Amino acid sequence: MLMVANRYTHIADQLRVQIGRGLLAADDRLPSEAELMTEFGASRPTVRLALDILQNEGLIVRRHGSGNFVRQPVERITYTDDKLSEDTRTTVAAAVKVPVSTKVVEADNSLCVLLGVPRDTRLTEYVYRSYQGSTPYSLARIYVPAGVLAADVPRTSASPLGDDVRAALTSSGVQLAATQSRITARLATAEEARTLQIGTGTAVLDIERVSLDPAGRVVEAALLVLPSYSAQAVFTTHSLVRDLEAA
Amino acid sequence: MLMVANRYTHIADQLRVQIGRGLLAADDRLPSEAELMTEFGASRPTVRLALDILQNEGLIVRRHGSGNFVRQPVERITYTDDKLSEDTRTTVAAAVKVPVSTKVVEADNSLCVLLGVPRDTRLTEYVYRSYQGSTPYSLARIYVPAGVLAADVPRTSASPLGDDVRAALTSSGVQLAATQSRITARLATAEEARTLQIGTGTAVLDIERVSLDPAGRVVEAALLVLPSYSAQAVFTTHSLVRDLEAA
DNA sequence: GAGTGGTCTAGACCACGAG
DNA sequence: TCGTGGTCTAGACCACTCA
Repeated sequence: MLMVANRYTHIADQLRVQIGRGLLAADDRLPSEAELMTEFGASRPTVRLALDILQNEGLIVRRHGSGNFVRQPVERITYTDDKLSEDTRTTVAAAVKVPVSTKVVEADNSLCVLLGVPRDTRLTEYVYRSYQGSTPYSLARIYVPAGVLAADVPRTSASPLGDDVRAALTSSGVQLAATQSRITARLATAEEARTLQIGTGTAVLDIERVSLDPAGRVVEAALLVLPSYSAQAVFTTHSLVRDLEAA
Repeated sequence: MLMVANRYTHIADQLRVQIGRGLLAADDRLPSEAELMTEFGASRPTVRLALDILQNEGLIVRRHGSGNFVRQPVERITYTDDKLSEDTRTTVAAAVKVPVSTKVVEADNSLCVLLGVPRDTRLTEYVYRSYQGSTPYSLARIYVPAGVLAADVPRTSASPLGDDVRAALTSSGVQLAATQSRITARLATAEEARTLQIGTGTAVLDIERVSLDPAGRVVEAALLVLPSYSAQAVFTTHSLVRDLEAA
C-alpha cells in the first residue's frame, strides 16, 4: 500500500493551504488549470484530480467557462430533533435567505412508500432552497397530504429546512405524536450537484423525516439534502427514568 | 449544462446492470481494465472513471495487482438511539463477525475535546471491526476514561458498533443520564479506505457519540465510521406529553 | 472570438499479487 | 515472471461564458 501522497493529493494540499491562509480569498478565482499546470509542473488530468478533491471538500466551486473559485465558507447547519422540546429545530447563521415555493403534486412511488399513502394521492409540496450569498447550500422538500389542513407558510423563511411547515401544522391544531428521522450518507446526484453547485463526488447528508399524528397517520414528511461540509445532525437522549422522577 | 450522460457514466450504467442481473455474481472478477477498453471501445482513463463510480456505490472492490471484483452485498446497519428503551442498539445481520481489540491510550487533541478531559488522560480503547465474509464493513472505536470502571467485554461480539461497552458499563453500576449523537457525512480518509476496502471517493456516515453520567461526566465516547451504502441512522421521537399522560 | 473548464484518447511507467 | 491495477503525461476536441 502506497503511503506517501500521490501527486494530485500533494497539489491539493498546497492549494488547500493557500486557501486556508487567505492567499486565495473567498470568491477569488483560482489560477486557470493551464496556469496551475505550469505552476506545479503537472499535466491537466493531474491538476484536475487535485481540484476534484478541493471541490468535494466544499472549498472551491467550478464554473464551466468561467473558472474555479474559492467557495464562501458557510456555517454548518445543525439538524436536531430534541426529544424533550418535542419539535425539530435547526440552528443556522442569520444571514441566510430561504425562498419557498409551494405546489400540489401527486405521490410517486418513493413518496407513497415514505408517507404510507396510495399512489397518486395529492400532496402539498414545499420546496426550500437556502442560499448564503449567491451559493446555495441546502435543499428541503416537505410534503403534506392534501387531507391534512395546512396553514399557509411565509414565502421566505428564516429556517432553511422547512420548520415552518411543522409550526403551521401544530398551530392549526394538528398534533404530532411521533417523528422518525432516517439519516444516510451518499454522493450527490447529478441533479443535486447542479442545484447545490457541488460535484457529483461530493458527499451529502440525506435525511428522511416522517411525522405521525396520534392516530398513526403521516401528516408531514421531509426530504432534506445537505452538503456534507455544511451540515450535521445532532440527537440528544435524556434518561427517561430520571425525567419521570423529576416530574 | 450537459444533460445526456457522458461516456464513463454510460459504461458504469451498463456494468451496474450486469451486476444487478447477476451476470456478474458476487465475488466474481470483472474483466480486466484492458478487456473493458476493447469491450466498450474506450480509453483506460474513461473505463477507470466508470469503475470509480461503481466503487463509490459499494458495488465493486478493487484489488491492486489482482483485479476488480463484485462486492458481496451487505445488509444495511441501522444505528438507533431510542429514547424509550434508553439504550443504543444496532440491528444487523446475524452472519457478522466482530473481533474486538482493547488497549489503553492517552487522549490526543480531538479525543480530549470530545470527552471533555485533559490531554493525555488515560483511556481504554475498544476497536470493533466488523466483517461480512471477507470484506470489512464497519469500524468503531469506543473510549472509556480510565477512572470509570469498565467490565471486560467479549473478544468477539455480535454487535458491530460496540454496544457491549455500554452494556458492560450499566451492568457494573455506571448510570447513563444522557447521550448525544453527532452525525455527519464525509468522504473516507485514505486510512479508512484501506481498512474498509473502499475508495477515497466513497461517502461514509460518521457518528460521534458521547454518554454522560448523572453528574455530567463523560463515561463513554464512540467514533463510528460506516460506509454509506451499508449504513443508516434512525431516530424516533415520541411526544413526551403523551408519554407522561400514559404514565 | 478568446479563454475557460469538461471530456476523451493513446501511451507510458510503476507497484502489487499470485503462480 | 507476468498480468493486474495505480498513476501520470501530452495532446486533442468540445461546450460554456463573457466581452
